[in-house]
This record gives sequence, C-alpha cells and structure tokens, in this order.
Amino acid sequence: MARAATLPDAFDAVADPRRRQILDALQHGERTVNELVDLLGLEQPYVSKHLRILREVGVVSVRDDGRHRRYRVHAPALKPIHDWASQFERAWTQRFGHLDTLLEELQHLEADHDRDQTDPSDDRPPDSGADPDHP
Amino acid sequence: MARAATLPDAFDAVADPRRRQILDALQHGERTVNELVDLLGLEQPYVSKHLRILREVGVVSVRDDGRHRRYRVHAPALKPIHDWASQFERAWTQRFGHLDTLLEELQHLEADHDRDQTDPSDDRPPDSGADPDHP
DNA sequence: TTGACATATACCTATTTTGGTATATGATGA
DNA sequence: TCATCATATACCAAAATAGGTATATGTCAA
Repeated sequence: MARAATLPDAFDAVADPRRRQILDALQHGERTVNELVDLLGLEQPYVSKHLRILREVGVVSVRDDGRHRRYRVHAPALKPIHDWASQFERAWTQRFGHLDTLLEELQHLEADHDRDQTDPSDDRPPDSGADPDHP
Repeated sequence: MARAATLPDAFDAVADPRRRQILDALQHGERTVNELVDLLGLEQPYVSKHLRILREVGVVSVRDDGRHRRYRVHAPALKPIHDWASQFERAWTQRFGHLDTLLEELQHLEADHDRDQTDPSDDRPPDSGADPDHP
C-alpha cells in the first residue's frame, strides 16, 4: 500500500530526481526521447516511462515531428508547487529578517542560491530556543 | 528497487499529501503529535512516522515541552523547492503573457488558483503549434 | 513509586515503484 | 514493399513504502 490512494500529481512527478533532471534538461527547449536517454544515461524504455508519468500529470507535453517525439516542459503545471511553497515564504524570510544581526546571513543565502537547491541542512541556524513566531 | 538510490530530500518529503497536510497544519504555529492525529485522522504511530521523515529532511523541528513534543515548520528547508520551481516561472508567465488574447485566461488562472493546486489538466491551453520559446 | 498520558519504535503485509529485458508500434527512406 | 530508426508498452524482479497492531520509552501527577 505505497503512496496513499491519491491520484499522482505534480508533486509526485517532481519527487523523483530523474524526472527533475528531465525537466531541467527540457528547460531550454524541446528534446527527443533519445536525447534525454543520452543525457540521463538511463535505458530508453525507462525514460519513456518517466516521460509518460510527467505527461499524465501535465508537466510535459509532446509534439509529433516525423519519427521523433519532441517533449517540452509545460510550466503552468509546476505553478501549484511554486504556489504551495510560497505559503511558507513569509516564514522563512521572517526567520532571517526579524533579527538585524542575521541580515548578513540572508545575503549569504541569496548568494549561495544554487548550493541551497540540494543542501537544505546548511542554511539552518542553530536553534535559538525562543521563537517570536509562537508566543 | 523503489525510488532511486538518492537520499530522501525535501521533494520526497513533500510528495506525500499527508505530509503536506501536516505542514499546512503547522503553518500557523506549533502542534503536538496528538493534535495532528486529530487533524489528519490517522493512527498516531503513522503520524509519528511521517513526522520523523519530515524531521530527517529538516522540514520540521521539534521542541520538548513537558510530556509533549511540539512540532513546527522549518521553512528554510522548503526554500529549495520554491527555488527549483522558480526556474520555470519565467516560462509560465511568458506562455500566457506573449499573446494578448490569452490575458483573459491568465486572469481566470489567477482566480481559480485553488482548484489549480489539484487539477493541472485544466489550465492547459489548446496546443498552439507554434512556440516562440523553441525557434 | 505507580498510574495515566504522550510519543516513538518494532514488526508485519499488501501494494507501488523502480529499473531492467524483450517486444510491439509507427513513421521514414530506399 | 521492406529495412531501419524512434518510441512505447508488457512483463518481471527487487526493494521501498503505506498503513496497521502491539509495545517500548519517557514524563508528569498523585
């Protein structure tokens, strides 16, 4: 009974790192299946299967072009993820903003944007005990 | 061999709708495990297990308070998700912005924000064939 | 200390998912 | 038409996960 009885959504689709890789690869334009196979180093059938999942969720779309099928990102389907995460945006800016001393850390965070993507354990400040958010 | 040999990250943690529910419930402050059990209607052990996953990924943190354990969201750990999705932000605003005719659809999208969260199949415009993004 | 409460962990089974191999479908060019 | 390239699907094994039940751990109150 894996992954509760909910229809797969964009969150599921994006949870898999390979599928994120695919989306990253598609970010700057269309790609054929074989191009993605080369990029990811996976077996062609499995790339097709990943693409199917991404397609079912609406995150990518296909266009037939002769004997190729060109995939592209359908960005609006990713918006819900962005929006959902935005709920917490205020919280994380607050967390770093409410103390002047941490302004520097905020800038550091902005700069290290990229490393941040994959290493969430780094930007965590030592738990300060008292939290103004929860009186 | 489920879910490739990658350490679980925030994306995995957030892929599960129950865990998203937990995070939503924690959005406005701390909660004890039992409060979450009541809110989610799941068995207590399973809520604890979800919380453990969220903790391991750094998305929530705990604070011991007598015989309670108060959980709270650790928002910065969600930032990578937000940032990743932002990569595509330009694409989705462009897609609806570059044609005046679609302005209306954009507004529709803004309005139906909530439904959007769960139904990505709706905001997809009829494939227009020509795509300025991919010359 | 004992009992009640709050939470975590161990263990179990059915179900998914992963990724692979073999094969089918479908379009193109000769 | 046939051979070939490009992609999709069927099927299979191993492993992870979702939930559940039973139980352990830890804390307070009397």
